Amino acid sequence: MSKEITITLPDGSQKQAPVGISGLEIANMIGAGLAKAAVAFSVNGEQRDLSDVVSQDADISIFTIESDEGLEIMRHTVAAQVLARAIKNLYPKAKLAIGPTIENGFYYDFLSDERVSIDDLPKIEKEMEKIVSEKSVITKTIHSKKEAIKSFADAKEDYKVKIIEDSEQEDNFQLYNQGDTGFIDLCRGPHLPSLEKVGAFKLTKIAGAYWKGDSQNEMLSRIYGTAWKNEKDLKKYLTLLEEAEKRDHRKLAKEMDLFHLQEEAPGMVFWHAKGWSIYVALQNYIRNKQIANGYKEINTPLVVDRKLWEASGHWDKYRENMFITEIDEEHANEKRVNALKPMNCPCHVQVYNQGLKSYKDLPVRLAEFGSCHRYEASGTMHGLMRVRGFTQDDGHIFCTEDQIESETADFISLLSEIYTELGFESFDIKLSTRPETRVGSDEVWDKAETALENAIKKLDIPYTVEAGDGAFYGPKLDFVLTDAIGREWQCGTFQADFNLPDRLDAEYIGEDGAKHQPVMMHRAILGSFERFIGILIENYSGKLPLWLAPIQLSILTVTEEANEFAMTLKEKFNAINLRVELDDRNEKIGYKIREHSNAKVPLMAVIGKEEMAAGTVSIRNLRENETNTYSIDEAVELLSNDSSPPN
RNA sequence: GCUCAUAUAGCUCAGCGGUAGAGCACUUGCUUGGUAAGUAAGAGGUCACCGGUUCAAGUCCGGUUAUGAGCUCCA
Repeated sequence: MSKEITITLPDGSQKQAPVGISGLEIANMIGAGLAKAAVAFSVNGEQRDLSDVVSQDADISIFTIESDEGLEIMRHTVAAQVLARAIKNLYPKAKLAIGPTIENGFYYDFLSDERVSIDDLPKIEKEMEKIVSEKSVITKTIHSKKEAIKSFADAKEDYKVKIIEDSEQEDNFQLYNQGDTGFIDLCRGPHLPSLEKVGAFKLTKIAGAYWKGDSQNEMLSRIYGTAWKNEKDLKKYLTLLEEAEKRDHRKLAKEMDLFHLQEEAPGMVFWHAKGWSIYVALQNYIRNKQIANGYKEINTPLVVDRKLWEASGHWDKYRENMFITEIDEEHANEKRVNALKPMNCPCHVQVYNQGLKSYKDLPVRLAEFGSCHRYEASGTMHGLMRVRGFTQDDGHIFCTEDQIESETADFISLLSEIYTELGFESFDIKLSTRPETRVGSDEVWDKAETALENAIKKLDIPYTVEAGDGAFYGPKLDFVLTDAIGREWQCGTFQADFNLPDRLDAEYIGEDGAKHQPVMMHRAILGSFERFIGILIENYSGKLPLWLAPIQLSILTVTEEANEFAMTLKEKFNAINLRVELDDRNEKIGYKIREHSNAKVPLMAVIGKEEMAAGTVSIRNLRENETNTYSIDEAVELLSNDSSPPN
């Protein structure tokens, strides 16, 4: 029997160690500095507490707070040991639920009779600091299910008891103790060996959350926090949050006079002239791209009889999200129930179904800027990002199963081109495959999933597979883009549909002279214009590229004497379809520059006696804050090139 | 839809039982000023809506609607 084991470190080096060596002892073997900095370790990829022992040959990594793993462990300890105990200290009757880590931080859910509000966070934070300053050592004990349940039942921690009862595990329940404070917590671990290693943290918000995430269950209080290895990182993160707040499209849109929302039409946008100008520019850009890529643009009714929605299946499956309208019997021969379309697909099938289609006609690519209405739950609305009335850059491709692969490839390359031209450098693809309940034969699913996957592989784009996440009617691709501050937005989609062509009797005549059913591909690149414009505003902090900016150039006069010259310039720029505004108010030039800068006008032409005398234009660029002087002809030439959409 | 919070001038906000306030914006003077706020005066409000308590309600209480942060949802 060997008394030694071999441990392999991440760099491949190996060390001999006695059986039963602890994580901390291994760290010490490597170096005293590491042992001091260590917060946890992993055995064959599984995270463990430093006090845990190793009794077999294993791959070992030691984590410090510098690593992502170490940071996450620290956040976990702040939640489960520090925040949880602070809650119990301040609200002894509170019942603790769960306290996991999330991106950049953690939260803790608990039930409390006493109301806890945002104003209580400083108090809780102070209690947390007190707990941390005690520098308690964290130890754990292992218990059977029965013992664990008894411990938490004694502590009146109902949720912990439920968690243990619902667990399939019979023993090895880990209870963490904090020094001799008497505080215990159930946890998978690992935790910091001591609260001494806690970094800088801050509680950020408080909100309600359902127990186990089920809206049937009771609502718990949830406190969110963030934690970092030191004050500097914490500060950096808080600054980033402030930056994100400054980019909020709702705030910028008010400053830029783009749109508003009001009570009488919740979730529906009142576009102002400047916002609509962005919308129109974006729509024309997409329109041209689609026509150049073989799509035919169509337009279908907003209000459609329930019969079509019954046929398509929406009346059954989607009704609670639909706006229903009735025609008064006084005004019609019969009472008719209609719905505002929540999707364009059934209408597109109607267009497809007009006239007999041959296999030679396929693929048929129909596109529509389809205005849709969906009754979203009241709490889900958010500026332009989540609305009840919106317009999709929708399209449906009717094709044969054999054409799915090439249509997928064409679609991805179009989408990629458009995202790049709109200023987004990268996007991810998610492939969602067959769910348990579905329509269509397994052979058809095999074929479609393979076709989608092959297309991505051939284009050599990385993707992830979300097994079982597809819609019941077919597999799909989702496209997630990353914005300037690293946030991800799911926008584009490409979905196969074996269901709707069947329900709505779409068919074509094949080479064999018989009727066949086409596959329908639903696709969108922006998703919704409303939401995408919101994303663009936030991505650019309102400083949109010249071709999208509502006002592209403001002409600012320095003195009244230059007004006439400025007016002739405005006419010259108008003639090349530039969106120009003349500011000849009786104000100082610094004042005008400030105002137009705040309105995010990308270019400003400052016109005074000098320009008048020389017949030149001085153009100041908002993004770079730089000024260049051009002759009038140069300026006209330059701007007529720079202001057109990418192609 | 659920929990909590919020709703006062065009905007951002203060006022929290005793007949409405600031800054910016707006209007009108003065100022003609060269690259991010010149100056003075003036005008501007059913204090979201409905009900209750009170001698008296932006102010306290209840309800409604909308908005915000989360949760749930987003075939």
